[in-house]
Amino acid sequence: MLRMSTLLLRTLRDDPADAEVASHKLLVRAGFVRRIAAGIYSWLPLGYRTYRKIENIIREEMDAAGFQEVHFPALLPKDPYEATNRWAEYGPDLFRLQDRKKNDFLLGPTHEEMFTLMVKGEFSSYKDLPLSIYQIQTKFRDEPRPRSGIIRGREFVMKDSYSFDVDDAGLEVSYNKHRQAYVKTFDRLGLKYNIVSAMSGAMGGSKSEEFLAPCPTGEDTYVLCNGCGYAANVEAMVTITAPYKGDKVGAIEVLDTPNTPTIDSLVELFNSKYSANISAADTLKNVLLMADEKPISVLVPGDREVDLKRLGANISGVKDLRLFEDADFAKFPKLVKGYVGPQDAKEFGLKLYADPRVVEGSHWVTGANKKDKHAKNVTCGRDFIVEEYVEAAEVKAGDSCPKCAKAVVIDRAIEIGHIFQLGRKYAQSLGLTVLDKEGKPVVVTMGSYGIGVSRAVAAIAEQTYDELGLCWPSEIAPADVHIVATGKEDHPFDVAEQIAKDLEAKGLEVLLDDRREASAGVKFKDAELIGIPKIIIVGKSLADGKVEIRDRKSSSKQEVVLADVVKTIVQ
RNA sequence: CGGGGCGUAGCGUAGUGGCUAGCGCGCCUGCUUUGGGAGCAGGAGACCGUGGGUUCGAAUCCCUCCGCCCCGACCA
Repeated sequence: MLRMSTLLLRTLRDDPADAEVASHKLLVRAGFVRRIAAGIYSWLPLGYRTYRKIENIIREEMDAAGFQEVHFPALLPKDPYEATNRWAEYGPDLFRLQDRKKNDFLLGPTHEEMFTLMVKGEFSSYKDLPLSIYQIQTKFRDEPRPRSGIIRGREFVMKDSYSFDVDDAGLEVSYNKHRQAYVKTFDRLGLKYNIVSAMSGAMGGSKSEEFLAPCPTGEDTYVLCNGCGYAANVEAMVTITAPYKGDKVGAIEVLDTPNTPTIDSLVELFNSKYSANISAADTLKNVLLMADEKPISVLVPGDREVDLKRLGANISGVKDLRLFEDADFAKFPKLVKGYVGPQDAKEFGLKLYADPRVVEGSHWVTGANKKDKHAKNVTCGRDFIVEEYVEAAEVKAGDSCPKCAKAVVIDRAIEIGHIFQLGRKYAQSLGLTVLDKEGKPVVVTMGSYGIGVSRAVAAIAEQTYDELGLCWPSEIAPADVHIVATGKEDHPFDVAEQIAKDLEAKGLEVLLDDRREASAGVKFKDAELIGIPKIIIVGKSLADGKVEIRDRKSSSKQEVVLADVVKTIVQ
């Protein structure tokens, strides 16, 4: 039994100054966590109970799916991470340290290497597969910017699983098993979530889905179709287009358009000076970028920005992508800033990419590659040739769903799980093979599956809190029942004590507020802040042989005679 | 790494060159109170982030470093 009189707990009346999001404020105020350094938190007794319940639910569901739990060190030698080149690739995000002999070590940011090597060390036959193993482990990432309390920390707990299969069909099966297990897990955790396709498949065809818990303070943006349920990370959102059906237009006309370096100024001048009736969507924006230090141009309709994240995720064969700077314009004097058009891309040595909306036959108002001049009737396929189509334009609410063409909405969410088909990358570089039926070695194919355990605490808090405080779903609350004894006589305290014992005998966990000095008001506030789903108040109505039972979430109250308390709670 | 903000008691904060650094919450003692963050009285608790400088005098002005928060870049 937890007793408020002895619990290591001090609730705070004021929000901590360094907290911004609700889960952070409330978890600190309710005495669940304390900050130790940026992105590094301690768990106090109440918080740790909730944390462990989440961990246990995840563990139960993994075990139920037939996955085996293992445990690796958090402190790891450099070697395996050199073999996969991540010692170098991970960069400053990796916490590195040395032992007394000056050997390099790291604090594991993720454990693909360890899992792969463990399987390599034990198994060597196709008969041993499929295999799925997991661990619940503290991970370390020296994030450039930890934020939002425990939603994004530098030390955090993750459940990570890996599947090992002989072939792609097997990987598909393992992937789907994990997907199912995740659905069960998040349902039990009481989270609302969407399963969202995370990558379009442009990148090596590896399948990947994210489990996103919608919440306004989330840092991920995704699109959702309320018509058919399609959901995708903005990076993976696919643009649907129709073939151009408009009129054919005449040859390019170059027009004087002084002082129109922006789309807005261009549209305004165009319509007034040339009595046209165009909108930003009729203009073509030529966004110049450096892709691995080679100049490229990305064409998007003038009413949209280029979304660098989308472009980066969808452009193939490019590692480093950045917008043109003045120094770059200096290197390419033929490119007139603000008046670039795709007509002369070849001559300029620009690789021409375009958003799918720039369809064959469509014509545009765009730069004439001369200062203060724009061109109209610039037609795709005639006046310029798109070398490669790429998803580059920002996604807007109201864009068409690629499945059913209805308007999509854009929402924010916390990423609580991520599953994907890793393929053979790690098995290859670490030499994980098994012998097939013919006795030939085949490289194993892997899947990788993560759940943010500590993050889930915050995500659930975010989705369930109200103006009074935290409000936990019953499976993960720090206790099942919070009993508050009020008054100055011994009697209510004795009764509360007895109810607590009776409930415990039924297998329920109880937090008993047995503080004699605290006023009733303080105890009520604390109970609401802490957010245990059932609150029993022993006091006033004891005169009628009754106690009050409150539901934290609905705020509903009922008076129950003592003899019925346990029965009422248990049902 | 770029931009912005902040560091004063466990928490929230006041204090823009001048006495012993102030207040609220929390904490301790006593009395009163006990169904909505109680009242009175008394108390403990601060190297004012660090180091240097200016000055008769620095929490306050200047420089350095460190830490923290927000926006962006970044994020299996």
